[in-house]
Amino acid sequence: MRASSPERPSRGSGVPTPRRRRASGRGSAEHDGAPRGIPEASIARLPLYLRALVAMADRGITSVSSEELAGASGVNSAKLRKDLSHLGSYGTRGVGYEVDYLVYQISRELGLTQDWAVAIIGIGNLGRALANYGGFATRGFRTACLIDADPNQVGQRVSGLAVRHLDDLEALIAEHRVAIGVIATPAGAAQEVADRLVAAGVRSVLNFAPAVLTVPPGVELRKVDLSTELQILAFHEQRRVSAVAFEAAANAVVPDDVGDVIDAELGPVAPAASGLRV
Amino acid sequence: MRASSPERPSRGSGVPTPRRRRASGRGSAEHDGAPRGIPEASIARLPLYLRALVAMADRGITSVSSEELAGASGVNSAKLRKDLSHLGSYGTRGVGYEVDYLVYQISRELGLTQDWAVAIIGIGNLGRALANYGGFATRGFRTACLIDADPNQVGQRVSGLAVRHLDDLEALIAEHRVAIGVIATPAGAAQEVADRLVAAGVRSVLNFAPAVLTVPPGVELRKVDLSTELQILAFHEQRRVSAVAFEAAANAVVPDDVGDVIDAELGPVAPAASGLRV
DNA sequence: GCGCTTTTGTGCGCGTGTTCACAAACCCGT
DNA sequence: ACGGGTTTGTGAACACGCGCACAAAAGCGC
Ligand SMILES: NC(=O)c1ccc[n+]([C@@H]2O[C@H](COP(=O)([O-])OP(=O)(O)OC[C@H]3O[C@@H](n4cnc5c(N)ncnc54)[C@H](O)[C@@H]3O)[C@@H](O)[C@H]2O)c1
Ligand SMILES: NC(=O)c1ccc[n+]([C@@H]2O[C@H](COP(=O)([O-])OP(=O)(O)OC[C@H]3O[C@@H](n4cnc5c(N)ncnc54)[C@H](O)[C@@H]3O)[C@@H](O)[C@H]2O)c1
Repeated sequence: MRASSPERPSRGSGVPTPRRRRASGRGSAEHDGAPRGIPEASIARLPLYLRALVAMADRGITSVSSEELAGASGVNSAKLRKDLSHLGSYGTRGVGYEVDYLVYQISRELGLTQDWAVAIIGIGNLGRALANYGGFATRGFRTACLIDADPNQVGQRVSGLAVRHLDDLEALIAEHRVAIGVIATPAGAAQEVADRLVAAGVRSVLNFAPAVLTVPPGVELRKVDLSTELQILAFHEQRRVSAVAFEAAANAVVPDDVGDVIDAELGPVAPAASGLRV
Repeated sequence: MRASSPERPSRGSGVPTPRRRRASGRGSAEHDGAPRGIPEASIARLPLYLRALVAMADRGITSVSSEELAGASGVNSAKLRKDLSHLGSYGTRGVGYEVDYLVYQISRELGLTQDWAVAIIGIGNLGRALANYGGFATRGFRTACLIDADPNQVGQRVSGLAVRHLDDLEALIAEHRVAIGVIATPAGAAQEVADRLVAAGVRSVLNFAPAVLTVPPGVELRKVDLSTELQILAFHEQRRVSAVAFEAAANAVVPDDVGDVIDAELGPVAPAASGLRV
């Protein structure tokens, strides 16, 4: 692959020479001819590495091996090395990686050497928590505006920023050059808000509402779904209980309803509710 | 595989007749701890289907095809069918799926026919939002206790529930039979809280703190990482900009429109900040 | 009963991601 | 200069999940 690469910027002289990745052959009939190449799965882990590296830098650590960094990030070291190799050949064999240098390279790859303006739409429980959260600002994101549809919310100050009305959405997006829209409205309003954001030029959306949104191609949509996370945990919890119950039932004569056996275990608070809610 | 299966419960007479699935009873001698192997990826989508199905049921829809349900869930219909096939053969060829019946089956599989007690640890911005959120209770989860280390927080009522002190964690877990622990403390405290939860018997943990946690095998750990989500979006945003810039550079002859496009497009607020933060 | 239509359930090829394991590269002491 | 010790970068095998495409079932009209 890159074995034939001429040579990498020798780090001795300090300033790194950003190298553009070549559009890996593969005549895939994919969308945009972007300088493709770095796997989505790897990208999703870069923030993890970055966080661990920054923590190390704070502790005064200047050099780190893939094994150490992998441990701190909770991943396999081979995976870590392969992930980093997608950015370039930034390590030193027999030594490891220089922390500062790697922090810079990952930051650059993730686009964190710039500030991105973020708009939060829906300033309720969750939107307010997000607005008050200091962790974003320190990581390259600037909460540029807060938007809500409720006239009672409009004008209130949250974390030093005034809540603006939904009517001004388009103007605010343009004014602040908002790049990322965060949707924290009720599910029913989410699609409409997304549509307006996209129409206003936003091409990155993070959705917290429990709704399936559709956006045109070219717009990046990610979602955070808390209910789903809990439900996945519930599945494993139940499976664990059933496994025990199953074993127990193997001895007894199973009548018709296995369910009764299950809730004998320490699991749920309420005895197997008859009516299903959800 | 099971094509030659002798016969499955024929629900020919139209009526749902909720039928319990075979407890892996058939002659097969596969007896491991886990009764069955339903792929993790499928499980993660079940809540999505469930949500769509419930919405349909509310609208009075009683029957749905895989194509329709897949559309409403934003997934490929073949994938949907394969996912559902892991639960059993609950559809009717040529017709589709009965909404109520499917809601029941998925709920059962996810363990949502029971209530699970949830503890939230760290009642700050985020923990408070979670505690105030009504969406959990309606989906089989009951916020059983709120725990914080700050004496000033202790005793306050949030959403009708008094905040308790961290010292009582073990007692509260036992008392309420907490099955799921939600960590919303600062990152520095997360591992310690997780350790105490696990020691107290909790085997499902949802972590919001930006920290890599380790839990013993057998404990299910999931995380929600908002900063990471934003950083992934930032990556795509940046890639998009570079792609345009790249193209512009290639066609250096016509810089006119392209250059404007870049500027006009929502770029970073600050022109490539010199200092990297993160 | 029979053929026609519809839709499920799934076999199969494919691409993506993960992990192992090892040669190449580098540092350092002698 | 050189050899020994260490760690990277990556080829290759493996595992997994996705989606196409199709035969098998079910319903329906006649
Ligand atoms: N609070 C949580 O912990 C939590 C957890 C999981 C999911 N969610 C989801 O996040 C979203 C927000 O939750 P929340 O608890 O903050 O709800 P909330 O009701 O407290 O806040 C919603 C806010 O959105 C505003 N709003 C309504 N329609 C709007 C529109 N069209 N445009 C702009 N603003 C609008 C409302 O005025 C309100 O201020 C919901 O979809 C919820 O399901 C929240
Ligand atoms: N607020 C957000 O929108 C947001 C977004 C992303 C991530 N997070 C993460 O979620 C976590 C909570 O965020 P927040 O904004 O609510 O912070 P916060 O500072 O408002 O709240 C933290 C709470 O945890 C309590 N606490 C501290 N140590 C504790 C301990 N050992 N045991 C129990 N409670 C303890 C504090 O008293 C405080 O009430 C943080 O790790 C943060 O990084 C928050």
